[in-house]
Amino acid sequence: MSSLDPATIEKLQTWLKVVSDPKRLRIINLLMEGVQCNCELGERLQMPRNLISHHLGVLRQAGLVEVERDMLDARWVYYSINRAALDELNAVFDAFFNPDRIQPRHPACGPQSVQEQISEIKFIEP
Amino acid sequence: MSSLDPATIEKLQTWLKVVSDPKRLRIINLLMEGVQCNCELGERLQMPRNLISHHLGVLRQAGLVEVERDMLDARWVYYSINRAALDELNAVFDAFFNPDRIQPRHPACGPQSVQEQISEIKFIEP
DNA sequence: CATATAATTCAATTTAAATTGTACTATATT
DNA sequence: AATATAGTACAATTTAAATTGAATTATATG
Repeated sequence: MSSLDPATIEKLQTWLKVVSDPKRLRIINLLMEGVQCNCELGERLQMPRNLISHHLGVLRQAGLVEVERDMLDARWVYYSINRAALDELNAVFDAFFNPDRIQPRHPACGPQSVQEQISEIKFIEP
Repeated sequence: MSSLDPATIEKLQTWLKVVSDPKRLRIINLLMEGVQCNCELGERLQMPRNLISHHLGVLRQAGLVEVERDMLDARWVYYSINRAALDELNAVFDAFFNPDRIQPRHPACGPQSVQEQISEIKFIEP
């Protein structure tokens, strides 16, 4: 299909904004590798826990990551990728950036849109 | 594959930053529909030509859109999606957010990582 | 109960980018 | 040659978000 639902575009826009931050992209990259505890994220990314917590909050609010507390010691928190959200992100992204959506040119303004008429006139005029 | 090339991640990060801006996403959306003349973009998006020009410049610098001048009147400029860049964007995005990359959990810190030993000790202790 | 730890929250600051307004360039038209 | 037009470039402003530092919560441990 050529046209896209405005709601879909808005959803994509929200997710892209969340995901486009360099630090968050690196966090996601680590979570994809299965790393989950907050402390290891901070160590591997060389970031204060503050900041990790902030970015994880943004990712969580967007529904991209899930949270789980340690059963033995509730002080520890583990993060993981939300598989369903990931699937939806992929679906929306693919739908929007699908190359098949590209339509042939049809400029609605400028001389090109009336090129034929101009050519005809040129033959008639001196 | 589970791991990703750092250069690939950086490339994705750059593109995501370019594409995550709401206005630019809407511009891309129109360009996908084949609209190309600058003036129509400005009209349909209710944006000053200034700003359209700025965002198109960002998109162009990222290689995502191409520029073409009118043959009959060189004042007019037409923009279009760069198909090759679009394909690459899709490839990089799909590689990064591929759900198959998600690994099973293996927290490297916290009590969970030593849960078995704790259980053993519990049986020994009074 | 007092202390330590993992994480979060809040306020203040810094940083980056979008937006706006104006001036400029290039081309075309009369 | 003078004027109009499409688009761009630049400087100033505004806006949004990341970052930082300090304070707070909740749980665990001695």
